[in-house]
Amino acid sequence: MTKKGRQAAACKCKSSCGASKNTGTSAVFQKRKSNIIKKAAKLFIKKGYAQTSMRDIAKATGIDVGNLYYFIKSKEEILYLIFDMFHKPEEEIFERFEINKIEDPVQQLKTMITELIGFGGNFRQEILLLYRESRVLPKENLKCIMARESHVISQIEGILKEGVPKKVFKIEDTSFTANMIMYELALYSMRHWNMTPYLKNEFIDLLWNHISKVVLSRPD
Amino acid sequence: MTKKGRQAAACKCKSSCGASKNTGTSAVFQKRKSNIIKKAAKLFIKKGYAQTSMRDIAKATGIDVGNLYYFIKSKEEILYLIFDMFHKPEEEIFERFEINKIEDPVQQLKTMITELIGFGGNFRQEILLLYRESRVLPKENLKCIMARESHVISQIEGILKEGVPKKVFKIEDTSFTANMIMYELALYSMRHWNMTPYLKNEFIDLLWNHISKVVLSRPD
DNA sequence: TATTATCTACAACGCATGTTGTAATTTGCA
DNA sequence: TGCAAATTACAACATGCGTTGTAGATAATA
Repeated sequence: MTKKGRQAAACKCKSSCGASKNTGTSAVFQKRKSNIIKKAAKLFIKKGYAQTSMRDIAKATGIDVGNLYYFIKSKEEILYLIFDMFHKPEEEIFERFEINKIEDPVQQLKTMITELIGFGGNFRQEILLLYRESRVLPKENLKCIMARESHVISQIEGILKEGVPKKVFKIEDTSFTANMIMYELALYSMRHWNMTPYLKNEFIDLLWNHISKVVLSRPD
Repeated sequence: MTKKGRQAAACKCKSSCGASKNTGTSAVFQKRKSNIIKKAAKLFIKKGYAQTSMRDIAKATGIDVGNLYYFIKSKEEILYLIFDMFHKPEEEIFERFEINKIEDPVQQLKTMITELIGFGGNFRQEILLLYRESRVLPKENLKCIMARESHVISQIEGILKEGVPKKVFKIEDTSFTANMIMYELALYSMRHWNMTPYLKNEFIDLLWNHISKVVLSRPD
């Protein structure tokens, strides 16, 4: 990219569109924009971010190269918006499923994990993309993403911490374990070539079996 | 890169040098070459593969851009050689520590894990690089790397399988568990920003504690 | 010292890249 | 219909890229 300072969408902002005067509220505009994001995601996943050119994206969307900039600010921004698309809803799983209203910490954890995998399974490749390419984002956006990740981890740790005094969990280091669980959740994405024998539900069972051995005070 | 077919080092080959007539056996030649690899590794880790130019590598090594090609065949080859540097020794840990000569499967597993982490800890960033950038390698080299990975996993699974009939391990799906263990070993690299509170030995303890809960038939 | 093999300096090639500017066209609305 | 806003078409820019070729310098060998 030509040096002109980092200009991808800021952390919480809804990514003000690229058009000069366009309010970005038009339905077609949004549709076209999200199409760019989806098509670009496919390409980035398949070929890698650096190996995908704006001209590739233009071809895939049918939008002229130059006009892409009518909808987005930069190539970098596209990447950020891809992450935003699935990473933001992931953060809200805890609230959406009202997990804090479940009284049993074991059920809390199981629900959380099931939903996280269920959700993550729909964005397997995008998660991989996040791991692979997030480094190219400007620091600010990177921070934003890591903050979201940390937020989910702390939610998991919260569940664990609740279960320890209740004697349903037995965990020495809740922070480490929460991190590990979050990390294990990505196994299905990260090592998919070795996970092909398993269907998603099988994987959830295996993973829950795995995790419950680690955290439950009385396994089985 | 200019299209001219994939030309990085083949799977097992010792990467025939770039020089036309040079046998590549000269000590200085090898020294210079491995310096290129090391310096390039640093740059790739810091800036990413695509964001690092041959001119950057030239600057870092003090070798003229054009003359880099006297030592290596292509930019791609450098990446492959970086992976080769640490990935090959990792594969040989099982033999080097004569793990199959240990009779107790629990000690086998513990030794294997300890050594893998101990080794991996020295190449934390390189492992990250492997996860991030291996996709840019030609398929053949990629296969080679995944084969090595699978080899280690199957060694772990071998240990697990030995322990199950001896009733020291209790594992439903040894393949899944072996995969998971291999994956967990990379936690320290992959999520280092969350692992900073832990020293390497602390991490080994935590991880062994974690894994033993999963695999041992009688934890504690 | 003469000759060959190893290494270096330097310039250049050809191409693909992200991005911009602008004029024309279409659309939405009064 | 007429005007303004939204959208498109097209060409161009500037630059950085991986790689090559070659002529000269140095080191090793005899």
